[in-house]
Amino acid sequence: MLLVPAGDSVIKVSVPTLRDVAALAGVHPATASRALNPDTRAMTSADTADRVIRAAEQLRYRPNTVARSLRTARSSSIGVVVPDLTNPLFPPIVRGIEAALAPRGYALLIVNTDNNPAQEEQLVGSLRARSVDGLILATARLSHPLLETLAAGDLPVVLVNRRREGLPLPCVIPDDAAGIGLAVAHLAQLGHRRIAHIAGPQDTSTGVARLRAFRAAVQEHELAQDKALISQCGSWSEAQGARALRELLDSGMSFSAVIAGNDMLALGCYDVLGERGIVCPDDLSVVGFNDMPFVDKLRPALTTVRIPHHELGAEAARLLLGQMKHFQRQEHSVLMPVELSVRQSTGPPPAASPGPPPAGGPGLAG
Amino acid sequence: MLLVPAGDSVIKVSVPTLRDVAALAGVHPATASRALNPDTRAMTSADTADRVIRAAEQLRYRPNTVARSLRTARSSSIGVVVPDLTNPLFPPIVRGIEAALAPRGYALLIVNTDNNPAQEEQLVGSLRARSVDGLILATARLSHPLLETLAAGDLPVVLVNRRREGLPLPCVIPDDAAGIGLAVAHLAQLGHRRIAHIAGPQDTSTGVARLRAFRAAVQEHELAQDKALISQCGSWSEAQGARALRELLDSGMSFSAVIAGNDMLALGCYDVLGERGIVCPDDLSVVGFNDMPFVDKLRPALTTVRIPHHELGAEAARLLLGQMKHFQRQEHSVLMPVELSVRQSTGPPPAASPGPPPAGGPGLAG
DNA sequence: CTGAAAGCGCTAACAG
DNA sequence: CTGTTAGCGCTTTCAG
Repeated sequence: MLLVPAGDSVIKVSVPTLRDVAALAGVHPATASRALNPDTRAMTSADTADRVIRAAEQLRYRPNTVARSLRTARSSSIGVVVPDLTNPLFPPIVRGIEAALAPRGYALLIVNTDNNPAQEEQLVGSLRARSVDGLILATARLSHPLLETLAAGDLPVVLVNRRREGLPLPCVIPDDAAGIGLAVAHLAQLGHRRIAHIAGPQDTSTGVARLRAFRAAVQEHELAQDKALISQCGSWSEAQGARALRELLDSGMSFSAVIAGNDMLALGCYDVLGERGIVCPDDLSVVGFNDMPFVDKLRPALTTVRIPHHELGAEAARLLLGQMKHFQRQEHSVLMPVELSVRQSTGPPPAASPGPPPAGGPGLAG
Repeated sequence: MLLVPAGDSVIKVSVPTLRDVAALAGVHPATASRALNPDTRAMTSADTADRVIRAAEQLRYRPNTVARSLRTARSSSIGVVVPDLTNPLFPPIVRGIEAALAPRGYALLIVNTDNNPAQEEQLVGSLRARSVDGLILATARLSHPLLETLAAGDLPVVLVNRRREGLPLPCVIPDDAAGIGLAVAHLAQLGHRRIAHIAGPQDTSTGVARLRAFRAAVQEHELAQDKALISQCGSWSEAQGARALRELLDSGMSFSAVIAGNDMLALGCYDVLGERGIVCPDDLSVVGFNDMPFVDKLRPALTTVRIPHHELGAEAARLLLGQMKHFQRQEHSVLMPVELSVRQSTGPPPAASPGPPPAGGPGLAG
């Protein structure tokens, strides 16, 4: 700490260090360190601890976390890897992570990969170089070299909203099967017999799980099982959702409802409805997945599977804390409960008659 | 770097350090450091540099940023302070910041204040303890003790989406006056004579600037100037926007259009439209500000003032870089251009006659 | 152009 | 309970 004269007093120019605190308290820096750290305070006498703490306050001492990190090889920071923060699904998850970690003194280094594997490698590398104490990944794919590297290393890692079997990586995911089950049951109960599914990328666990659940639920409810009622998307994007619905419509298949793999895909469906003058839910019911913020503001408000975004993040953070504490890692999925948010985008199918609507689209001419 | 035997070869257990690279290249660590750092590479012979770089690659050496930070007193990380990442306005701004800083090796520590000053103080404290090289604040208020503290310190700081006069803090803000001017002009041209304004918090620069601009524009266009057509909000929240519109409607004032201080307030207006069966834009036109992601998906799609979110963040980051480079700071506002995104929430006023619509609401009975 | 030496601020062994 | 000592991994003087 550098002091310079200013008039008849002195002002400090640089930030006070532990040495300064120790000097003021009349103890050795090591003792000051012990007194200031709650975990080691018991090693000092109450009197000493008191003097040191008072000195620290007087100097407005703030421990230099960088120095501490270098010494302890722990940085009290966590890397959070998401595809894109502007996708409204992720901010609530991030806030859940923050809520669980900030009280314990961790800071979040957030990076966006834009689903670019090369960029992801690079970003994760930069996070490791900053010696983050752990990593929360929302970008896991089923075939993902990086995950294998991470699984082989000893940095604590938790996956959120994605699982990856066969590797010792814990994950926190929504109950995809239950969610799709609820969606299909809801539509079946409304009278829908021919339901289409716009499936998400099959290199993501959610894409696969939801498609599989869709097939199972359709069978269970004895609804139309037709391969042509399923359209797959290459990414979880609005554009892909739109493309998929267009293809379904153009294929001439008849269906009165569509379950999109997630809300972004459902948003794409909405675009097509507008384009083609299809009225939702009168002509076509639409269901999404995730209950992203603001889908309740759409018109018609989107019926979707609600997942506990915040809790997903918080639980992932808790798993990470456990992992950092116990140095053990294992494949372990936490399934978060979901529910169906029924809104205006679903209603009875257009034709009250039990027969299928005419071909050429969802009950529409042409 | 620790090596342990594994069969007839060895595997490395710990991460390689500069010493290891130097040893492999047969030079002193200091030389290796110089060779690896582009800025000091010229101090080494091409041959040495080559050998060192090759050794680093071979060992997959990654410099330890923490050690570097301790030595250089720069952390290559930047603190980003936002009210709430789940407000869709902020993710694009954050991505703009990231886009400008990540290529230069900076990582982002993002914190959410929830508009809680105490929490904000604490979080900024924790960022400083992590010796961030600079701070980008999206939370500035007009009366804000923290800003004065920061302005007095020597940590580079830039404000984004908010300005604060009287302190040497550069800021990047949208052209609020121009935006409101465009909105009023658009409505005036559609034939509106009585326009209401739902003003944002008057302790924020944007709240003040937009209200002032509204008054000026209304006068310029010779529209109804009535204090009772202005309702103020305590926060930029949907709930406050709804409350404000309800009060305007209940006051019995007549108006055919409302300009909300931002899109969150406009969203609150939409809630009230639903509640009261008011048809937008037939009964009431609504304009927002910010063009938050997804407001184009509302029905009716929201007419709003588009601000360049990404550029706002990127420009703030650039100003910060300049500040970090030149150690100089000054009050300096960068005004970002805006434009009006005309969508379906605005249309001609309900009464084609030039006279004001009947009292009791925006052209509605009761 | 390269090596030696020092030290950023902190904590953890080890003595006493 | 407290002081001494050492060193985390890097960069930057200062010599040579």
